[in-house]
Amino acid sequence: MPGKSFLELNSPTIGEFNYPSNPHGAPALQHPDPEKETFVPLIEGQISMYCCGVTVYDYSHLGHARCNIVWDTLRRYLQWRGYRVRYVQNFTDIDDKILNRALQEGTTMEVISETYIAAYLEDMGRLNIKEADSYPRATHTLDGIKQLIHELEQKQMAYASGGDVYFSVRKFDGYGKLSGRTLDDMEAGRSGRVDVPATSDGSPPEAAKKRDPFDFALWKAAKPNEPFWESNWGNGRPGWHIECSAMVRDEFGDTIDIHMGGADLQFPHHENEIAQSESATGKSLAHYWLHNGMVNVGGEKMSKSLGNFTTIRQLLDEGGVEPMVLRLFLLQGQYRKPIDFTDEAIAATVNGWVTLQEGLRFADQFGSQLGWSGERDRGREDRDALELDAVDRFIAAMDDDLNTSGAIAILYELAKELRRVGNILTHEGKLDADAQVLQRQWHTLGVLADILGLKAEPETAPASGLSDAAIEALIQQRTCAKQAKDYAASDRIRDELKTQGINLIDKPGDVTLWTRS
RNA sequence: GGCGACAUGGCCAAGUGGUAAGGCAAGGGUCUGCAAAACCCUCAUCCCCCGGUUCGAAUCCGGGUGUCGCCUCCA
Repeated sequence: MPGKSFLELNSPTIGEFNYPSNPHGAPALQHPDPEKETFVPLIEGQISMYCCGVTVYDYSHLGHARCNIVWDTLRRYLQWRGYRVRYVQNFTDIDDKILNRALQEGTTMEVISETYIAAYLEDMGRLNIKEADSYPRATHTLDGIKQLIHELEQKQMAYASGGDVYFSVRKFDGYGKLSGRTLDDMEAGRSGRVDVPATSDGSPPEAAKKRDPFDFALWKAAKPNEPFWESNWGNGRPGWHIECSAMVRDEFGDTIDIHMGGADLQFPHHENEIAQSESATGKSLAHYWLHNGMVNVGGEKMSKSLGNFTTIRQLLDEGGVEPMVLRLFLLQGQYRKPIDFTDEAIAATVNGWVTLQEGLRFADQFGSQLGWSGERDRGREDRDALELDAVDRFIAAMDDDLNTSGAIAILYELAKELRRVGNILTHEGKLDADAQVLQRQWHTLGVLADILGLKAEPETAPASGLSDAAIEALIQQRTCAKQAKDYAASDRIRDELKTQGINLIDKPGDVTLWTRS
């Protein structure tokens, strides 16, 4: 059991994750029918997580945002459950697309990748995604990559051919076990998008160097004027799949607990990782494989190649969408299912976030009035500070294959109650609830929201330049106008204040309350 | 062609054998000079279709239909 955490007291078991696990030859893999399986870490109390990251040649889009938000949330949750988590995510900084972009812009691959790594970290930071414990890069992993390829060659699982090195897919028995396919069932290139373009430099096309169409490149010979690394096979650069195998090994060893990535990586990327790593080590690469569903636009996958993507910064900067709205939107669906990105859905989420945010800010607004400070420094393990019923239901939802949608429903319950009480306080000036219970609800809301990475910024300073005294004076004028039944004048004052973000609330007896929105 | 996933109200989305959470939107009401805010209430006899199992199914089984993903690169 994971260390000392209050959750241990509540719930002796942890999560169920819906995907096939991957111990070598485990029955679950012969029947890839996803069955939920109780999560058990390799080492008690510790969890190793590796997430396939991005190729850094452009700004990240909403699909990347989803992947990062979902796995960041899983990480936060497991940490909160008391596990020590080590989280690693790679940057692919060797790739044709980076190379092309460098060529286009008359610069180097390093400049391009540095630029977009910085942009990536900035974007993800805005979405409140915790930084990984390590961000290995392909260009920093060459030794490990070459070593792995060498071992595969020695084990006769790989062969050199025309300066390239390929993995012999058919020699690996379990190939296809993760995605539930067999080589014989698949027709290579069936998608109809695989052409074998003639190479410009007259070198043989890749297909001609492969012994089997399913074989994939571990090492690619450098073309003229391309950056390269020296190797036993000649100057070249690593293929894509091999970097992850090498990085996992460097960072963690042979086997990790959880390997994550987008559903589009399941085949062939993850399948290839398994083939490489398990051929080399003879051990299972990862015990759990988790794949997040795609972000769709009009029912189609958002992707670079379809050109239907929105970058994170476009949405946040040009679209004026708050980062937490995007986060909430992407967590509203279960992580495995596709989620449709529409203006309407974002608009609905904006309203939803207002509600949650009001709840999270409750203490700023009413805490002192109720005699409790807004500080949230009571320990998270302090059961007395939490609304245990809500916490239990939250845990039950999250344990069930990360049901964030169900978990968010609990946040709404808490936030709506706080908002209701807050509004009554504002409008009626009285309290119809127990102050201590409210404090507990607010504290709980904050703790649970934090697990989902949802964070309310403190309310910004009022936009209005009007001083309280000036506002009071205008209200006084308005009251006089009302008493004189000069409603045109009174409404003018109301409208004017409204444009300054001041809302007036009329009460019986010519009393007018005001709030800054 | 193969493999995989999904189909719940206007939109989003839980629920996986015991009689449909939640959010958004909408409608009605209270209040009000008006308006806004606020508060209260309502909103799927039904879960893509057809069979079957069961005392009982959105939930299990069989068969359809539709949508999407993967079989280049992709989160």
